Amino acid sequence: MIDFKEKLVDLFIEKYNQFERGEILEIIEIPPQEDMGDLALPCFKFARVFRKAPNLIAEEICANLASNEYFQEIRNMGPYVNFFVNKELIARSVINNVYVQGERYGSSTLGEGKNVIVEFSSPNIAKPFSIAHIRTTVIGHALRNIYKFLGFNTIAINHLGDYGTQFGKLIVAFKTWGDRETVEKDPIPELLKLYVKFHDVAEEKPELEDEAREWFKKLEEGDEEAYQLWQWFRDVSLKEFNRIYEMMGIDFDSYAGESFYSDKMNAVIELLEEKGLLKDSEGAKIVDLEEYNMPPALITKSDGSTLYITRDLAAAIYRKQTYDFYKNIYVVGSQQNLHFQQMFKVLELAGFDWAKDCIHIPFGMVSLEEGTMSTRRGRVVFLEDVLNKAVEKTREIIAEKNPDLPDKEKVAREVGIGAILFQELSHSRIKDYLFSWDTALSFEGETGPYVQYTHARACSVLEKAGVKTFADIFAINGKETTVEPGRALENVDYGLLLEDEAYQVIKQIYTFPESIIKAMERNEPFLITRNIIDLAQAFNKFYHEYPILVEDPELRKARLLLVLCTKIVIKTGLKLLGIESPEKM
RNA sequence: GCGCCUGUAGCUCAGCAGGAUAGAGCAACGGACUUCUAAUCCGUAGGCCAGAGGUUCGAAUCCUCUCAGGCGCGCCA
Repeated sequence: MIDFKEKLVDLFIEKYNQFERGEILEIIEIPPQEDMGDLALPCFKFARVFRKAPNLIAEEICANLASNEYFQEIRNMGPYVNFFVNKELIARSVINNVYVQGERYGSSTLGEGKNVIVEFSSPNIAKPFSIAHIRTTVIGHALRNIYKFLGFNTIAINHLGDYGTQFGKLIVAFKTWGDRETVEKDPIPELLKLYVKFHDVAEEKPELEDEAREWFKKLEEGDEEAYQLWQWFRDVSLKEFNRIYEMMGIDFDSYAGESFYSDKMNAVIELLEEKGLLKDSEGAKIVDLEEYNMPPALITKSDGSTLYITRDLAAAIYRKQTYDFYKNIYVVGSQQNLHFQQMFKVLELAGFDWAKDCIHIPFGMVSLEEGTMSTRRGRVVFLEDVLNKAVEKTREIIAEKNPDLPDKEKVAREVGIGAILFQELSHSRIKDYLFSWDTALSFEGETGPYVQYTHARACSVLEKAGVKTFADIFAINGKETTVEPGRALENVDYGLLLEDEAYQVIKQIYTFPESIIKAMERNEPFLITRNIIDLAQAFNKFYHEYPILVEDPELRKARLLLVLCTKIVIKTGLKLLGIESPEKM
């Protein structure tokens, strides 16, 4: 695709060769308003060099640059020189690229040969999968898709919370009050009840806590009874989780959770010992990080059992050995900022230069109107309920608006679940947010259903026109049905796509690939969400303003190309976010 | 107490390696369906960018302080 920024630099450097390409490229901006053109060169920075007011410099630069095939106009606007790209050319370039790449438009080979680990979701076994887990799950999944699309080899790891003292607690609770049959029937809620009961009773009888630690120790030492129970808790929980992942269309390459590293812990402790990093402190072993302005990292408890960070260290080392990652990404809430800082620092101190390739991607908390979520207090919103409610609401809307729709149930699921996922991916990660049913179930404006609706609308026009592919459209006013990339597009009149509304659609599609790269660089999927919302808005405006299925075959052809490109890009964008694009809704 | 994060329209948020008149959506109000899906589109209204200082030709954006909220800070994960 034509890079107009580069072309601008070419044009400028040709006259002003005393500047570096990079420094010019860096200052190019996008003007705040449409009537100011597509790119702008601010002249403030030149003031010192030319010893003149920016206004005058702009005037002079403008006079020295002549429009060419890439820029149809170059305008002096105060301290800025503004560039208007050749609309016909950009239309052609964009459409040609979508035509050649199809649903791979925006993809890249940037990451070829590089392994990227994305650790996400990682629920705790025997606890409900609540909306607190939705963020890591959805953001992580989108990131994995994005890296993959850019050519990286991705490894999606669900680092299950399937180990730790909590299982000691659960074993104690189950042995004291539990009943196998009841748990089998409705595993997670029943296990949750046991867990809650444990905490209630333990407030009066703190010796239960000791008992729990005792059982966890037994588990670590391979006690048969403890192991059997643990295995069973894990199996029934995983079965439930997988049902939810399936609803959301998410899968993993590995479910190696904390327990997976239980036999790799000693090696870590030995290693840290060897490097002289370990210190005894009140019976526990720590790595002192005072020098780095951090509290110490607790590696083993005074009873010798391991902790969270120990397992995470073991996991990181194992992953480096197994996958030789280029990046090891942890999609985990911002509450754990300190934990990851400590852990990465310990890796660095242990002499692993790849510690710098470990990246924590934090995100804000989800809370409920009635306060912070607390599984212990039973203050939870189950993710499955949220998804089901969204599907239910979609069913109602379909019954009202489109009762003759085929595949109603499938569409209801795609749209309902899409709405939830989309909402999750429409803000920057770091902000905390309040879960509200109203927002989650709102389907108008900047929402998933809006974007999906736009896609369905585009599909519907294409269907009415009787075209499916680019070749179908090229054939409209000519004989060619099979054509080579690049050539066929010559028989389209791009001058027919110059209206402002059409041009906005083209521009939006032009920026789609950049938005994917940015989303990867910043690990912010919402940048893609933003991009396709803007595309949908631009398209809907165009759609409203201009009829597509017009008599004039050349105009019809050009407009249909715009529709097809929009459809493809929206579909690709949604797919990256993990959302389906129904053709009718 | 110390550390990290957040504060932009009534609400939810963009914009923050400084740049032109601070943008969307929701909610409110008013318009547009015998013509390609009205889950749409158009318009009106809504702002001391938390506050105060500073740096700069220029600050929502950078620095300092203050205020408000969230999170974290040794035997949970």
